[in-house]
Amino acid sequence: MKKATLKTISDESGFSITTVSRALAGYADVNERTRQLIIDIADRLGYQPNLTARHLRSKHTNTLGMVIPLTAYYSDQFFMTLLSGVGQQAARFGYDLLLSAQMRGEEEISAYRRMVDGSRVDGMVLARVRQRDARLDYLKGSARPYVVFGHADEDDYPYIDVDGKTGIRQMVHHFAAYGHRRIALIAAPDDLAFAPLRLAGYWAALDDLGLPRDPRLVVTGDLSADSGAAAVTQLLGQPDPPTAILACNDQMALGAMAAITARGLRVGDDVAVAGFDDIPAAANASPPLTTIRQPIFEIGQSLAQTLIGLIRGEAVHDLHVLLDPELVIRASSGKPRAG
Amino acid sequence: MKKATLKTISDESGFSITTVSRALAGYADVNERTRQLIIDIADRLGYQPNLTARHLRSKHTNTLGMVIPLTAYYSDQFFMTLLSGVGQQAARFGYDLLLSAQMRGEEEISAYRRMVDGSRVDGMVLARVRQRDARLDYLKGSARPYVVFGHADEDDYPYIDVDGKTGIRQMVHHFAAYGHRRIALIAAPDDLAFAPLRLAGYWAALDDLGLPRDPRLVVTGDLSADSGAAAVTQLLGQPDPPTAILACNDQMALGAMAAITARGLRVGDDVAVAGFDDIPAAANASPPLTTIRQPIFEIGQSLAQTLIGLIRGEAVHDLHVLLDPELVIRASSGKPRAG
DNA sequence: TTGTAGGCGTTATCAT
DNA sequence: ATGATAACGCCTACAA
Repeated sequence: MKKATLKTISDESGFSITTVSRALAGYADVNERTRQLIIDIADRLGYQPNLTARHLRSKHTNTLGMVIPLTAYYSDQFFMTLLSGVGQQAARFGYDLLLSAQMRGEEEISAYRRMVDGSRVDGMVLARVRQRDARLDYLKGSARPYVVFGHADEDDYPYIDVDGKTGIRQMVHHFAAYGHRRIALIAAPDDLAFAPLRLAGYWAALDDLGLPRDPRLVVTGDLSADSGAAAVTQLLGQPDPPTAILACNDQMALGAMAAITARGLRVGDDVAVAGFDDIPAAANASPPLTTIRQPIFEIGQSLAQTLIGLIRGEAVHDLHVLLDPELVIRASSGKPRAG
Repeated sequence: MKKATLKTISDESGFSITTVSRALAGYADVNERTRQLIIDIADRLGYQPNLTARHLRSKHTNTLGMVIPLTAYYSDQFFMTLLSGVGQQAARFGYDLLLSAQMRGEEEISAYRRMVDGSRVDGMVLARVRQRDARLDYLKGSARPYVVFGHADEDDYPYIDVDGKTGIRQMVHHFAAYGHRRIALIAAPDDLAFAPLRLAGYWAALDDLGLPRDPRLVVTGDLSADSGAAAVTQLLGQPDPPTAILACNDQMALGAMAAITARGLRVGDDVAVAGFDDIPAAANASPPLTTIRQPIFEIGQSLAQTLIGLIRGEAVHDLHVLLDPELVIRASSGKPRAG
């Protein structure tokens, strides 16, 4: 049995395709008996509209698009959590999610082009925005709505972000309050939009505290756990090593903790550690990881909701949301130190 | 500037839509000068084919579909990890992923219908198959290829699964080898396909060992951490409580560990615990969780690869893959006991 | 080598 | 209340 279309029902019922279409769509100008007849036939045939055809005609797809890094896998709970939030809220509004995993570069942009110019989605979610971001330039030039997780100082596209500068600044103060004076930063790659903001928060805190700006205490990682471990090797290998290490994301912090433990030192005791994000693994780490919380799941929900508002042409306020950071103090940052 | 279509390029170049289409598609029967001209114009206009139209015409979408539980969020690393594997491998073959988060029931089936009968995807991935699974019945009746994570004993659809019966059986033997004789099972909901298999493994192990089948040692949970904790309350509240608890998934095992700790007992010492899955959180738990590993990410990759093979009509062997279970012994199952 | 014509399945416009 | 017709953008016989 072939798939039923409007034509099948039209033939079966004797009514025109037009009438069948309108009966099924619930238009008022259809005789009730006619409608019932048509609905019965449709049910009997298991009719399901061809959504591709509908999308072609109607110009919208009830689908949100997202391109995620080809490397963002179970190692990267950040993206998975975000995805969950976006997908959950999208579903609530009747939207599906079209995902494409791509490596950074040419392929990535063409994935955007396929989704947007290819008319496969009604809007895009862009996460982990970069400085001078080609994806963003593309989206700005397109007519489709989009929302962004992250921002740079002067940006004016629709975004949600956590105030990372303030967050880092507060965490450095937390370390200082515990008696630390040699506080290191494992920074994020320069090209990420949040990298300079978080670095600025670090410098600002040192200034607040009257601590010297020591460039040897700043090591840049690539957000992976391995790079966090490598940073620890470098930091603790130098004379006058730091007693506290603040990583710009939790993955690196967890890697740092592992490296510290491997050196025979105790996290929270010999060296204090903190991260940024509060991914699920942070609370489960041992010792549990002190971190700056980003409500990633909720941000995902918010992004989806805002995006759908934009798609529907509703008046969306709060196009620029900057959330206050929330410090989550756990055991990895230790206890106040003597002296 | 409106979006460029074949017609735009046709008007611009003076050639017919047909010729433009063929030039861009790389057909041989197009004059090279003509092709160059057309390609230049297409580039200049930033032409991107409307994929919706192409899909309508060509009947395939280069997209895999997956419906995930609306509740499967960051709390459920199982689905996120699986999704990662599927998405990563799909991308490698040029496929995207269409996701729909749905609650179980009517909505769930209609999400399948929209994807499959609605011609939005070329094939489906079904995870966590159930007994007498309506989704599976639907897929069997459809003409689309699909692959399944999980199986029941007599099933003959394309699947990949880990041999849970053997896995549970071996883990019970592991507990017994450590000196336990009161070994409890936190079972999975009956309607999941793997539930009776794992339960059978438990009974089989008891028989192997000459231990009595005590129904009070089997409590059924709903796969959530909370239900694992509740099971512990019930198990440890009875006279002659178990000294070892085996949960049918890691989430429940982690919940069980938390409940044991909350009672003032030490996991691995007073009560041994093990789980099933080896989700990322298992290794990070404290103490680290002994478990039966499912290579979820790799299974996701395999599922995608098999599915794409089926879609392309290639001869796919190994349509029924049953992986050997791998016991991952960590600290939560404790040490051999005296006596 | 290029063009004409038809159709994929749907929805919208305009008559009747 | 119903139907004929066109159009969305693309692909592909078939003709020229």
